[in-house]
Amino acid sequence: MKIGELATRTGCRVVTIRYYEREGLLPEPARSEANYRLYGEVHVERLAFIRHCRALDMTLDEIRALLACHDDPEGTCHQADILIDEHLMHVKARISQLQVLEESLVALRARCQGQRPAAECGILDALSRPPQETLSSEDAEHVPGTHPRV
Amino acid sequence: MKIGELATRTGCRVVTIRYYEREGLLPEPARSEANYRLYGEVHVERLAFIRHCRALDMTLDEIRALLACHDDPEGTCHQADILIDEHLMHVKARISQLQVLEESLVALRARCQGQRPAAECGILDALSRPPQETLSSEDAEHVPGTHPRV
DNA sequence: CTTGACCCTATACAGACTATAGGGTGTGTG
DNA sequence: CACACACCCTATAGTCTGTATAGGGTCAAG
Repeated sequence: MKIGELATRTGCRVVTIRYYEREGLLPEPARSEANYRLYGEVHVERLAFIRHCRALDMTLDEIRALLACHDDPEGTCHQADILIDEHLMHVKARISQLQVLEESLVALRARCQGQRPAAECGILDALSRPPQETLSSEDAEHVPGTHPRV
Repeated sequence: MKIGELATRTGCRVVTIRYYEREGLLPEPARSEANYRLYGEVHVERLAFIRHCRALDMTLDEIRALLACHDDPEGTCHQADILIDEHLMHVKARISQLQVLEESLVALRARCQGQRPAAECGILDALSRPPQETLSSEDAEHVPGTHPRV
């Protein structure tokens, strides 16, 4: 099958497939006479594996490591276990961070409801000051990734 | 004060301050004879404002909008309110997504404990298959941002 | 007069793609 | 047969929020 079909079958964009190939996650497929990429079921499975991992928010490096386990069926899966554990810890940590952040935002939002002049706005005021009880982000570590990439 | 002092007083790196200037978030300061940037208290406040917003994970565009409200004390703060509301919704959405993701990972992790050969590993197996009950990420939308930027 | 801490600019890199430019291929219709 | 159109190819640049590097200037202390 050509790249377009692989794309529709896996729900992955054509450009992204080519990107994964460049990154060494997908093996280079055979080519037609017209230099078109020609894929088989192997590629469907491997790409699905990658997309499942991405849906679990693993990095491409993590996926590379899992694929290495997968490609070495004589080894143990201990590495894979550790990787998933660590990833799970990252996810849990992110959730806690975001929950702290949510509280701060709710507190911030409560400081203003409406149509007052900006000079009196509690929100703008609170953001101008050194972090206090209401802002609670004491050491102000940045928590990334709220805004999904389009 | 020079840029290094501004950096230590706000907990922001020197290069980041210059970056904010390039991005138009911080006004261009005066310069010394040796072409060093010279800042005043105004800049400390404005940079603190920016860092508080970043600690709440707002994008630079969102911060630009809040600064515009802040710089127009005759206008109302309605825009600021809306912005915070929308941002809060993003954060809440992210938390829910990550919680779903956490469940999936816990389920995945439960499929293997240990030293079995990779060929029998339930984790690698589950990742290879089409998403099922245990993987639960039915429509497999990607949830970004678990891995903090270093 | 040299050392070291600080400052300057410009450019490239990070991740995980997406977008664009500029071209080739293959099928169906007029 | 000519043309449109969907699909394929490569290469390059952009996204976002910074960080890292190269290559240089300034200034105070020893």
